[in-house]
Amino acid sequence: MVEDYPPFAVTVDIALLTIRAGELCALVVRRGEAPYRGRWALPGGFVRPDEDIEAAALRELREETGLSHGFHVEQLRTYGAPRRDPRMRTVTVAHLALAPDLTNPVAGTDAAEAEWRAVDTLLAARPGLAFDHGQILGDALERARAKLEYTPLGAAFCPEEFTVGELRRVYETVWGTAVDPRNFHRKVSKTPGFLVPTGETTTRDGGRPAQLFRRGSLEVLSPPLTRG
Amino acid sequence: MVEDYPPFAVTVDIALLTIRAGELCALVVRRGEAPYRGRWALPGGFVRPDEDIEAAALRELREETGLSHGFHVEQLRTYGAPRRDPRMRTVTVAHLALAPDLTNPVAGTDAAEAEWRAVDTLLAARPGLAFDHGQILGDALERARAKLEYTPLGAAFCPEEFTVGELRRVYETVWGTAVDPRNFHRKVSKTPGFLVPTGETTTRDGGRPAQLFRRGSLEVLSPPLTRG
DNA sequence: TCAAAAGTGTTAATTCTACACCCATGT
DNA sequence: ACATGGGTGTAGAATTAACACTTTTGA
Repeated sequence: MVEDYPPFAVTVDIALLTIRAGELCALVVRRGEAPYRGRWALPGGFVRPDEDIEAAALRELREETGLSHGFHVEQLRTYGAPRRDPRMRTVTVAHLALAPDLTNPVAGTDAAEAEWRAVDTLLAARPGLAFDHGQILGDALERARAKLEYTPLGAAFCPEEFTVGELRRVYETVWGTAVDPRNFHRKVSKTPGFLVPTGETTTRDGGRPAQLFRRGSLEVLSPPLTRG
Repeated sequence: MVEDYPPFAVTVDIALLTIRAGELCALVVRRGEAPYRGRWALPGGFVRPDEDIEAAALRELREETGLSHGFHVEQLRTYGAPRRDPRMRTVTVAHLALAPDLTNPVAGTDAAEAEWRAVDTLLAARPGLAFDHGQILGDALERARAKLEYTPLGAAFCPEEFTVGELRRVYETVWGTAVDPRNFHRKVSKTPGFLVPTGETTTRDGGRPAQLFRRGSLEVLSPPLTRG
């Protein structure tokens, strides 16, 4: 009875989001084979026989970006409709990953063509992403928007050192709304643990020099920000 | 290459929570076979070859409780550590389910011994639940507590018709804190869509007669309640 | 008449929102 | 000098938290 179970393929797929040129973008790869040949898909792949699921997600990220740290990764949801992959019964554990603008290092070791595309465009395009990846990307976007409201996760989109104004622009991009700079500044700077000051300042955004910060502990904390 | 993938077993496990006698309880089944023979485990089982994952979870619920409706069910998280089941590589899609006090109908069609046990006790017991079910139950508890704060999900623990006082006791039980009856009453009754009045009243809780309500739409809505 | 729970009113504290306003730089 | 974004102050609105008080029943 132990060996008598229906076999499934288990994969991980990753909705890796970043902000480039003021747009929320996702990393997608062009499929080289059927099914969905030529269509964009989220990066992902099989979980190996002795590999933890989270480790598989991190490995895929490393393979696609060439980088092994600096991401925030969390499990999003598992998708397993019987015919979501026409070749075989496949269950995919989708992950949400957030990263700063990685500009160059996108073409990783994987042979497939990989690109950053605006999330809006990907979700609106017909035909859309391969498999159920449009659904996954939509769910990832919803999760990211929600988590920015009650966790310091916006900082995951920022580089090592960043200003409060840069952080605010992240929120404005993800939510698609304007955020009051004065109130935002107060909110984040008085939330303990959200921002770690470096002591340095920069004028790269123009105007008066702004303090530079590093991310505090991402997980856990909760600064009630507001979308409207 | 298509057929050359590592095969996994895929299961669903369900943390079914309810409130009995003022205690938050979970449905557990006694394992009849190795591994973990004699230990408590969450109900669950294999996903069938042509079955959607959510359908598998609903089927398990039906098999364990004998009931096919009246639950709230949502996917919780997927657990797939390589050696979580010593027999084979198994990935389980855990679900959180909430139900009113089902008292009698617990011994479903399944042969296994099934019981309601206090969540506290299950989480504190040594040795604990079989497999990683202690972890799953802990995560389910955390999710349930969090969702009660910003969704009308507390009503999922209540019978068809209930009073505001009964609903409040649900919150107090799940959070383990006292909640001010006056403020709670205002909050839930002025949140549109949370409660649907039946027009009836009852005195079953003693004191002045209380209005009876039905659940409004569970999902979606958000009444900012408070735990402390 | 009393206890017990339902439900309403009120007030002070807190938090949010929308700005006015000053600061420190590059051009 | 001035445009630009950084950052602080503040007043009014909205929300929350705490609790006095009235209502309606069963015992």
